[in-house]
Amino acid sequence: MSVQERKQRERAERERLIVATARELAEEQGWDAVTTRRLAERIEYSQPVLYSHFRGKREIIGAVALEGAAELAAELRAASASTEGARGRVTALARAYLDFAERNPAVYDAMFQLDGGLAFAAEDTPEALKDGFAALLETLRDVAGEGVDPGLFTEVFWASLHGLATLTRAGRLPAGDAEARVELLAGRLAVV
Amino acid sequence: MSVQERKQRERAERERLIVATARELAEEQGWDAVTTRRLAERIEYSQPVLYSHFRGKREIIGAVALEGAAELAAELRAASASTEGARGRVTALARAYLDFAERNPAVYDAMFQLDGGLAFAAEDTPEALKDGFAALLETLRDVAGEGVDPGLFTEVFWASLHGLATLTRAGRLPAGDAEARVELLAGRLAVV
DNA sequence: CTCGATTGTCTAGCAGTGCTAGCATCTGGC
DNA sequence: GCCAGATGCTAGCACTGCTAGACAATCGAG
Repeated sequence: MSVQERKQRERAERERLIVATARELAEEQGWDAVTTRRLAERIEYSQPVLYSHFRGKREIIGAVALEGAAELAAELRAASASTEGARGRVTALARAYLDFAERNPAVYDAMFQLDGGLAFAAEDTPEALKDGFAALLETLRDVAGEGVDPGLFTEVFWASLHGLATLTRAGRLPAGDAEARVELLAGRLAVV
Repeated sequence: MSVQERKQRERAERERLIVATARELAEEQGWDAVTTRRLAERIEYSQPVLYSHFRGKREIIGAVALEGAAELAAELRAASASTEGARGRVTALARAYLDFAERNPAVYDAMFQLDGGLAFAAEDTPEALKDGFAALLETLRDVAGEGVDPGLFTEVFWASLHGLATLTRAGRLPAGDAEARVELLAGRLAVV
């Protein structure tokens, strides 16, 4: 059975290669440039191979999104953990979120702008996504304020961050005052 | 010269038809369904006619976005004007914004999600867009709080609304608690 | 009223997209 | 060493945005 195991390993390896290459290409030249042909050429296989791993382009985007969600969750936790005091943690959390979006624009798009075929706020939401939300919740529950549901508070906070992230990146907000916006948002939303 | 004038009128009329049809089709079946062929067929002209009015599909999206921006600005002003008290106006404003996004998803996408080739936060930003921001600013300047730049405050508030609008529509936030989220956001951000 | 020039519109086609049917080739188990 | 089945390929479909070039309708000059 060792041969089959090796084949399975190689197959899994190739799947990782596809996702990594798609991500690379998207970060380099944007998701528009990630065509099945270009992707196939980069991994040095023919197009149909992609379809033996994923149902279609949408699923590849979804895979990149999941990968990104895990990373984001980790970075959020790290940022929160490395700071003292509820108030400071909130700002650090917000900065980490916006920083991630800025450093990984294509991944962020895969998660929230594009259709990766992922379910949200539902039972079959992938673990990585729930965990990202949980990472926010862990820090934000302490500053939700009296009588405010922590989940609801986290949703609002997250939405605000998401708005800042997307509008900034699309050039809809002047790039300079990013830090001032974070301070303002965290200062107003969080109850210390 | 009357003949030329009539032709110009007819041409302008057809341009409006193109934009209106694109919007219609997008609201009916989503922007993916708005192909140049389908659009051409609906207006009962051939494809190249579209390109005699617009540089390409992107510009058509941009035209829909501008139309939407004007409507949004008007609705925001109406909502604010019909309410008494700074605090109430802010909530009404937020509700009107989210309501517009929900009632006109395709238009909202044209404005903020898709590339309509429009400049933002720059000198050559179209008037309609500046005016939309101005409509927000007019109400929000009263609740920015001491020592906070009204423009910056409006940016943050707008970003939060945008985040709520997009995440809600994409199914990323549970649909039920929309009103609670608006109340929370307006209550925390606005300084009365 | 006729005729050439100018508009205006259309047909047909290009290069690219996501995706798939069906054939070749390669390989593991006998 | 051979054969069956897994595996990856070539070739092609229907679609996309966009455009060149042919054609017809309209206009102004004589």
